[in-house]
Amino acid sequence: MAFRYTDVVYNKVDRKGRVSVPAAYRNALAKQGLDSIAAFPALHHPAVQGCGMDWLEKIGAQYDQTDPFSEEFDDERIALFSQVRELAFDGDGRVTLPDDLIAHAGLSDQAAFVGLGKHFHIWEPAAFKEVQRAAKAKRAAKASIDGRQPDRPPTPGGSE
Amino acid sequence: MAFRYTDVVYNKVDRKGRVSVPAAYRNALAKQGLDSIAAFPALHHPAVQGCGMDWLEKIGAQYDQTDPFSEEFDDERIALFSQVRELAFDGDGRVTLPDDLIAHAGLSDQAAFVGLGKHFHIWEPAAFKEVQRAAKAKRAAKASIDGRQPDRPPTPGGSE
DNA sequence: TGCCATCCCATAAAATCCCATGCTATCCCA
DNA sequence: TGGGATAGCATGGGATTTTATGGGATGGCA
Repeated sequence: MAFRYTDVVYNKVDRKGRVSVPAAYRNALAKQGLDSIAAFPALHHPAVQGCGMDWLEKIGAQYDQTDPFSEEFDDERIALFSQVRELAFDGDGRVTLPDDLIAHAGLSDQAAFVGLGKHFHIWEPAAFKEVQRAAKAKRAAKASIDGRQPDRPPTPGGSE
Repeated sequence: MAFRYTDVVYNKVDRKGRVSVPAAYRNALAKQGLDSIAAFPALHHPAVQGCGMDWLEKIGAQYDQTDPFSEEFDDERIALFSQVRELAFDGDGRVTLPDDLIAHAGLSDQAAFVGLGKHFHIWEPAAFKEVQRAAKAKRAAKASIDGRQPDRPPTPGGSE
């Protein structure tokens, strides 16, 4: 499946808690017949994680491939799926963020939509800029250590 | 897969920030059903790096093979994807360069498309000529040391 | 009947489409 | 092989459509 989400887009959170989902994301979702996003707290970051329901289904399927009755995966599954909200677009492509997600991400009046390939994050802009800065630095350092071509992202399977 | 991008082509950046993508590049992309380029700041150069989305997907595939919630790849994912823009061709084969990419490459009214095999760079012409000069000199020097024919490229195999 | 969520409309700004133009490279035919 | 016809390409600028965003109306539910 192709990547759907890249780039960073800053949108306004209005006083009703509404945000426009970037048109590029909406269009990508619409192509698959989806008119909502799935949103839940990001595991390792103060951010909202978002995706299409299809992506969550894939994750669920991965859990099933391992022992579907194991306690360990039950916990993960419960932790994840119990926190997922389906946020439907209004007629103008906006969603209303629930209070607890706003709190988890520390959002006030701006939201940064951060594309991460097949899912995306919603960050408080200042907080995101900081992690992005750190992430870039780390990647640059790593690239120069392992001798990778510096301006070339890490190649996955060696050559094609 | 064959090389898709070679040569250097100088095109105009108009006042709307549009540039014609060289027809040769567009045709190569069209053969794979692509009608856009993926663009992001080159890590170690003041240039825009471009490629087809397919090339990027291979990189993302590496992340997805592991636990989608693993912390290990979060930084790489953020550093890479948050900077990638998908720039779609307009009806005439042009793309509009975002302001921050224009700034990163120091572009004004001309852009040099530099083919690098499976990806390409977009440089400010004068800046490119300078690094090209330096790169040629370096290669010539190296060739004279190890006795290689100066105009024969180093044997491939290490990198793609 | 008051509150909350949803729907709907208005507007400004920005991105996109569309057409016209000149130039260059290619083709074709004598 | 010359030279005009043709098609493809790069470029400019205006017209049109999408977006993002604010605010009011509407309807369900407690």
